[in-house]
Amino acid sequence: MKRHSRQRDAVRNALCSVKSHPTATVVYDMVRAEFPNISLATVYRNLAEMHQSGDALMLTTKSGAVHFDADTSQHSHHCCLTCGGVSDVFIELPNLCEIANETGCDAEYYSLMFYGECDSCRSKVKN
Amino acid sequence: MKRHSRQRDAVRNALCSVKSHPTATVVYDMVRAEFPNISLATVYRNLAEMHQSGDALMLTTKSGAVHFDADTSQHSHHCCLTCGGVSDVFIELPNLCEIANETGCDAEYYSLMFYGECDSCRSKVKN
DNA sequence: GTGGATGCAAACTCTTTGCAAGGGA
DNA sequence: TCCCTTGCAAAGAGTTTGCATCCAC
Repeated sequence: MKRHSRQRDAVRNALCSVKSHPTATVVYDMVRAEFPNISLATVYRNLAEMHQSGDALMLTTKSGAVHFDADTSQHSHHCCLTCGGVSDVFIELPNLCEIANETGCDAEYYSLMFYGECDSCRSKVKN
Repeated sequence: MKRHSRQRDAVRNALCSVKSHPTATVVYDMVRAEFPNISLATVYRNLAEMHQSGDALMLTTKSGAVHFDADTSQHSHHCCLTCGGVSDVFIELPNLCEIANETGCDAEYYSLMFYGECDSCRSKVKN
């Protein structure tokens, strides 16, 4: 039976409160503001639990960094080639799974990551 | 100046000779047939080099396993939810980067991974 | 002969696990 | 009280690095 814990709430709230896509250690730093003694293992445990229960996405970028996202609706992501930051991309796309399934490829869902420069890095380059 | 080495050739050939998408340790095992003393570090070094020079893709699946692909043309992949195997998906898709760019998102290229069951695992389930 | 590439082992990063102590219900 | 959750530390997996040796040029 699952019990309530303040640490678990803090991890969930930390992830849900941001639109950025923090890594485990970033979530750790966020939660430590409230729970200075929280263990990194606890953060990993709760993030893994959220992922397994379907409450969080795990996004692995080209560099191998693992980012978490509390928005589990089907949407795409963008990874900045300069700063490595991950952001949401909400664009209208055809039903990619359907296209794949029509060709005999079993696709239940997909992960789509665009690579390029984020707005922030693009404007810095111009300066 | 870059020099020639038989080990490097062996790593490149191993990756280019298969349509599967081996992980570093699988490439290591392949190359060891020819070079029993080759070091895993050498395999990693040469795979990283191929990736940096644009001669190989690095594909990270949901589970975090890193697979290599010598086919660097823009195409999609499929990862089996049962066995974890990665395979190519050559389907006609709209120009996703163009769609993203039109919305102001800078996309130079993308990585698209479908998740579902591979043919092999699907037929096993039926038995 | 020179210096890039290798093999080995150690280091390193990220993540998971074992276990005793803590704390919700 | 019960036993799930935590914190700590140690283990583990995957990958990288330092360095002496090797070998292509």
